[in-house]
Order: sequence, then C-alpha cells, then structure tokens
Amino acid sequence: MGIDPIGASSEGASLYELIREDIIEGRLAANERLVVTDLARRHGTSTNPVREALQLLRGEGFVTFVANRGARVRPIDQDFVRDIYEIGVLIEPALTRWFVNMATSEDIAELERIQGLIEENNFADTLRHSELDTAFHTVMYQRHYNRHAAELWWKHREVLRAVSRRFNFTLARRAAILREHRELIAHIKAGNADEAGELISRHVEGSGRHVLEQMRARNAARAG
Amino acid sequence: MGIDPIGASSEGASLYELIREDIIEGRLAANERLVVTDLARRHGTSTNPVREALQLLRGEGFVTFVANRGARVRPIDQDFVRDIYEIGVLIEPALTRWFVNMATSEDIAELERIQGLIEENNFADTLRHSELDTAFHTVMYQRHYNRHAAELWWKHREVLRAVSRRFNFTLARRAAILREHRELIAHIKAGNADEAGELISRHVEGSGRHVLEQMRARNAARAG
DNA sequence: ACGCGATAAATCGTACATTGTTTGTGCAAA
DNA sequence: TTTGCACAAACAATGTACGATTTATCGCGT
Repeated sequence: MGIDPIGASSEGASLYELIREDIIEGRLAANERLVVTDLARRHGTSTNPVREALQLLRGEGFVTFVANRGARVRPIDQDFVRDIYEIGVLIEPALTRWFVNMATSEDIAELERIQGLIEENNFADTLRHSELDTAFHTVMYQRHYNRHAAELWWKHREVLRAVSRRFNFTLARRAAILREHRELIAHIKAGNADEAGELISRHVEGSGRHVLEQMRARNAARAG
Repeated sequence: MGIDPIGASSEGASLYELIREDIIEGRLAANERLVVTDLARRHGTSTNPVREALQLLRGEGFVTFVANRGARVRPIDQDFVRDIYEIGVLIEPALTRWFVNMATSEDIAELERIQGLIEENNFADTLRHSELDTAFHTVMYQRHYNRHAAELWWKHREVLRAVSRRFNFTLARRAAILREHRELIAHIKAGNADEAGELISRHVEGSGRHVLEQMRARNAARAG
C-alpha cells in the first residue's frame, strides 16, 4: 500500500480520512468553514475526535486555522496543484535515477506486468488507470532510502490523484503516457539512469500541464 | 527525563511550539514516549490541548502514532538530516534560479548588507551566524511564487538550524561558506541563474555533509 | 525461568464549563 | 427610510473533568 509514516491508515476509515477525502475530492468547498459540532454530528461522534482530526489535517496542510475562529478548508486550486507538480519535477527524477541503478529483474517484471494491465485497460476505466499508474510509480519509489522524499511524493500523489479524477484524459495525453511508460521501462532495462530521470521529468511536467489545462478550462466554462 | 520545566511554563508560546522545540532541540530523546497526562501536568494544562498539539505534530511528521498506544518522538537522526538535505539540494537550486531572474537592486543590496554582517561576525557568535545565514537565504526564497516549495524549505531549515546548533563550524567550512556566499552574490549581480543554481546545489550539499560528519563524529565518540 | 492472571496505567471517547466571536435587535441620528 | 452603533443573545472554539476500553506491568505459582 502507501507510504505512511504517521500511522494514519492503520485505523480503518477514520474520521481523519473521511474529512480528508471530503476536502480532496471537492465535496467540501474551498475556504469553507469546518465547524466542529457539525462535523461531529455528521459523523456520529463527539467533538474531540473531530478536533484531533482537524489538527492532523492542519499539520498536513489541508486545513487552515485562526485562533478562536476555527478551521477552514485550504483551497485545492490551480496554484496548489502547480506547486505540487513543480516539486515533483524536481524530486522524482532523483528517485527514478536511484531506482534505475537498484532495480532487480523482479522489479522490471513487476513494472512490465503493471504496464500490461494499463495497456489492457487502455483508459476504459479511468479510475482503474489511476490506480495502476500510481502502482507503477510506487514500485519505483517505495524502497528509496530517502524516506522523507518518498513520503512527500506519496502525499502529493494522493492529492493529485483525487484532483485528476474529476477530469478525463485527452487522446494526446493517453498516447504520451503509454509511450513514456514504455520508453521508461526500456531505459531501466538498459540501466540508463540519467535518460530515465530526464524522461520522468518530462512525464511529470506533461502530467501537470495536462491537469492544469483541464482545471483552467473548467474554471473558464464555469465563469463564462 | 527530558523537559526543562522553566521553558515549559513560559507564557506566549503555544503548547505545540514548546513540544516541537523539545523534539527538535533534542531535549526529548528519539522514540521517547509522549504520555499525554505527563505532558499536561508538566505544562499545567489539561489533556485535550496536549492531544491536539500531538496530532498537529503528527501531521508535520515530528511525532508518530500507533492506535491505542499513543505517540512517540520521531528520531531526528542522521538519516532524517540526510533526507532533508538531499531534498534541499533538489529544490533550492530551482528557487535560486527564479530569484536570480527576479532580483531587484534592493534585493542585492539587502543580500550584501547581510553578508557584511556575516563577515563582521565571522562566526564569533555562532547563533548569530545561524540567524544571519537563514536571513540571507530567506531573502532569496521568501517571495517565490511556489509557496509550497518555500514553506517546505522553511520547515526543513528550522529543523536543520536546531540540529546544527549543537555543533561548531570547522575552519574549512567557515571559509567555504563565506566564499560561496560572495560568489553567489556575484552570480546574482551578473544574472547568471544557472551558475547560481549550480553553486547553491554545492553549497547545500556541502552544508549537509558538514553537519552529517559532525553527527557521525559525536555518535562515534559517544559509542567509543 | 516461564506463562498467567490481577492490577496499574494510558489512550480514546463523551459530556460539560468557560471564553471569545459572530449575529441580530433596538434605538437614536441623519 | 436609511445608517450607525451599542448591547445582548446565540454560537462556536477552547479548556476541564471523567468514564470506558485497551495496553502495559508485575507478582505469583508451577
């Protein structure tokens, strides 16, 4: 599964996860107030668990606090998404280069298996594609010695997955994803760490650009 | 046994900040249990504020949780420091390149002013040097459009400052710092973004290596 | 020395009190 | 009628206290 240092996922469907999903998925609007008693009533608990969940979310950056005025939903807007992608462009190549130098034949087989499923699915089920794509990159990053960087990537990934779930892949983007994945596997097999890193850089940047275009288009549609 | 009861009861600073400082500064040992009732008694509050502070720290990665077993201090060990520095090596050059292209003459004057204070102090007061050095880099990063990256840098910086406070600068490191800062200002003046980025990469890596060597030496001394 | 059960301790959830903030109302003045 | 403002009531955040449930500890008998 994921890369989870703080023990969040050990609790099944915790209050933290529920509220977090509501924020990421957009069910809670940007800057919306998070009233403790309301959330407690809605989830059938007392206020204390809600308060602790909100503090946890605050620490992770999903919620903002003002003293004596409570919590609000941090907007998952274009700037937020752009920031995350740009950090990915800087970090993921380094993770990839390390993986290329450490990859076993089992790793490569696993990547090819997942890539096979991705091509088999061929974006028919977009949710499934998203999961497979995440799995693909997780194979590469999950064993990296820099746990901090891997965790950071995972946190960002969860946000981006939720955001991009609202959109469809353009045909051009679909083709690019498949092509780049195949090319990446080839680089890994050949042990070309730098080329793989370069490719990932373009891959992440392309993915970010794609999502941002979609967000922009939808915003324009909503405004006009 | 850890906590200084004087600093603990000081007014103004929140419970979160107090516990956080105790972790970063090393007054709370690695993996030490954080018992809610103890902390509450020690800080003269009830348990609820402590619980919320711990969740906040959990979200920021300073504390780990296991269900029904409470919180523990995440170790600020060599791996942790190395991870943070490596992320800095990846991110700071990008922040620097942007700054070089955006720097005004006021920015450069401010950098030269701080650099003057640094050279004037010349590591006589190491704490002051640490503050000035942080100020120097803050001038470069604080206005970056990628708020996420800037915040990430700041959070890391706070940890590293606390860690390196335990050590002294070697003569070689002192010389390198002054030389690289001067060289950096020259690159900024000339508008050489790429050279400045390259230099910052080396600067951060050198700084990280220096701190890690010190940690290693102290660990070895403690063991033998 | 090694389970094993009783006891202590700590976490987690609930209920309540206090304090600070927001909102709505009445009233006077423009 | 509208605007500005004081003031009070409702509301919500923050802090305290306590009971329930889970985990850790320790003494005891084999």
